[in-house]
Amino acid sequence: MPGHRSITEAEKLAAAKLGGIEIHREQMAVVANIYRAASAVRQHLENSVLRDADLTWTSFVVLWVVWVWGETETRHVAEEAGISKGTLTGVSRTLESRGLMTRAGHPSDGRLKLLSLTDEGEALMERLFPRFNQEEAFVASRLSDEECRSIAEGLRQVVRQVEEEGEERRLTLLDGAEPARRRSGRRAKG
Amino acid sequence: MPGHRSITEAEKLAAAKLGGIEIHREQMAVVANIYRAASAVRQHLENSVLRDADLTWTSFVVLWVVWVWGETETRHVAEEAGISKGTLTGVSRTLESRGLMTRAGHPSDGRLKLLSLTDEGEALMERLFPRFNQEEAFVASRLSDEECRSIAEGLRQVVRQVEEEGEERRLTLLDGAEPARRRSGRRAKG
DNA sequence: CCTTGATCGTTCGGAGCCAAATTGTACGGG
DNA sequence: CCCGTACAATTTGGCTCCGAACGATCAAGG
Repeated sequence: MPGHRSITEAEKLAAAKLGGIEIHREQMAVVANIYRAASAVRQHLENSVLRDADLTWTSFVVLWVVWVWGETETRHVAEEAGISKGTLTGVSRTLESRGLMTRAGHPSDGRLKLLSLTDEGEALMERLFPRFNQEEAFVASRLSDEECRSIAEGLRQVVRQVEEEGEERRLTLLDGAEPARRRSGRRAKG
Repeated sequence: MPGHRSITEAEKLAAAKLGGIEIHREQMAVVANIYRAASAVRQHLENSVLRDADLTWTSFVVLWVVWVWGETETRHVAEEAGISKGTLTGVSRTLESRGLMTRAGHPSDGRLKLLSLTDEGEALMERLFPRFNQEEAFVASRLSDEECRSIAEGLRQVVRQVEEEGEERRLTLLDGAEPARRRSGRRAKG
């Protein structure tokens, strides 16, 4: 693989570049590798089992959440799947049009919608999940069960930290200033 | 937080749902948490330091790579940043239009382009990186330095596994069959 | 020269994605 | 019954992203 640069080499270069700056090296490395690993895993799974089921990572995750939780309100599915409500509207509509999912109104609260799998969706997941899990095992095959457990637990700590203290932290950083507008997004009419 | 469902609760439900199926639980958990952590970290950083610099995660990573490596051919930047060549074309053009980056032709090979930072780009990174790193420390603040090191090392194993054996694995899975077409993407003309 | 094949970066179609604006429903107090 | 507030999903605008197709360039071998 000519011209290929390994991770650790990049990290060494970074350290050199940052010679004069005080940094949190371990924390930098863990964040960089979390993201790198996530991309690698997603790419492998999208290009293997998900590809021939014609599913994206996101649509698979949505199916998985509904499969595991059973009939669920959309806001919970969005949170559990880690996507915004707006994204879920589009994804779930696509899955509905493919006959894998139904979107029913809540019997007593007209604002809510309930997602559940069709029989076809259930069958797909029963067929697909074992293959998906097989590839999860493949990507993690250089780790022992014990290492998987401790890494997973460490990553949960990261998630909890952001979920429980992230918002407050962001407010502190702003320190009363106006939050900068996002470049994209809907504008006020008129 | 009414209606909120914790990670571990979801994992228990999953285990129940999958009672009859033989699965690799630890590997499933580690993959799920890698992705979850990556999303959480990205979201926190995009909504704090990157937001007021008006940068996305990807454009920051591209700037970072070129900052650390110095003048670099685009294909290497794409690989290092973990994005496709096509995406890099758009991102680097945006960064160029904002005066943060230059894209020069290679002196002896007309096919190549070389990316480097402008003075303004350098200045931005010198100002931005410490703040970025501060937030990396924030998200990892529930982990000790030692835990960060061992988690980062574990994640590198995942990345290496996919990089070194992923392609062969995907070919094995296909077992001679035609690779399924992607739903999106450019079609042959005519 | 002139192929032929490999390898760049770029283009482009289709999907994903967020956050703000909007629409629709629920429910409490006049 | 009619407000006003709260909260649900949806719409919308602008961008990101991938990967296949493409055009340009290079290098090797007639």
